Amino acid sequence: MQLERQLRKAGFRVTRARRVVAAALATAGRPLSPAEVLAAARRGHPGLGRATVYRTLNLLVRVGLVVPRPGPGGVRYSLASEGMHRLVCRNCGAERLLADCPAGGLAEELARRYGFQVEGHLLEFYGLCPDCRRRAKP
Amino acid sequence: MQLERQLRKAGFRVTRARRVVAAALATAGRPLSPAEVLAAARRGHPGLGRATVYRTLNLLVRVGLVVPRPGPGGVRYSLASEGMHRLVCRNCGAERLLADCPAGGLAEELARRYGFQVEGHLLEFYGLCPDCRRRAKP
DNA sequence: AGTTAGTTGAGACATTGTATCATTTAGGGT
DNA sequence: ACCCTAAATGATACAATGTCTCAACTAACT
Ligand SMILES: [Zn+2]
Ligand SMILES: [Zn+2]
Ligand SMILES: [Zn+2]
Ligand SMILES: [Zn+2]
Repeated sequence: MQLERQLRKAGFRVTRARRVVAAALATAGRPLSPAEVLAAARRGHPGLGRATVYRTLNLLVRVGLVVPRPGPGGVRYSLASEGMHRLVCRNCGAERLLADCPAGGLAEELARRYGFQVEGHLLEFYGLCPDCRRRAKP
Repeated sequence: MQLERQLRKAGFRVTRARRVVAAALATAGRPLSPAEVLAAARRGHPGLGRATVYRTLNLLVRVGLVVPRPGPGGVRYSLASEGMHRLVCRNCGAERLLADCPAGGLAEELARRYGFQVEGHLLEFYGLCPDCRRRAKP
């Protein structure tokens, strides 16, 4: 499984807390706030502590499995594998996922130029959703 | 000036607090945390309140002048006009700005397809910086 | 199974963000 | 230039979010 490999490769242990947090993000299918992660993860692990959720989210980010995203109402976390291309309304926060991506081929180019090992990317377009656009007319 | 136009267009007033917050972000040239914004902005407005900084940052985001970005140690804000293309190290948070962009031409396409009015975009590549890459080898 | 260092959970604590409200101020009308 | 009014501010109290410490627990190796 993805989680196990990523953790082991970086020298961390595979624990119940980490499994249940990753699972929460995976089944949610949308970005979650730390509080939401805690709530969801506790269904599979009632005694889970708040501090552990924060520690775990930070760890999963460092390991490359999870990505933090800002938004109205704080940072949210999602698996690095889903929803990395989207339209987001700067006014109301509405989001819309995109299918295709124009940035795919740049990884090698960037590795060569900067010595960076590129593993993924985030492409967000900011603007106004149809609703906010209409409302902003007058 | 950019700030004035954006605020007026959306029906908000142009105040000293808003000017000084925007100026802080502009002169910093890098993403700032709310606390840093407060400190910087107080140089030009000693009595500035903490609550006002939060209110103002949220407003400037809604108006499209400022973009929030997550990172190790919380959300940071920067002008929407600078540094929207970067490499960021998932492990240590190091960043590196990019010059060119493969996503420029998609705005009209997206407007047509989704009714979204695209005003800007953020393209971030995640991975390991040269240092973390080396350290992760063994 | 035994050993041990990484990890956890509880709770105190610190920081960050929000709500309330009296006071001030931007901006349009006169 | 002066009023007027609604918007905005700053102080303060409060709530939420995030961090630290430490004794107890457990994953992983032998
Ligand atoms: Zn919207
Ligand atoms: Zn892509
Ligand atoms: Zn790094
Ligand atoms: Zn671009």
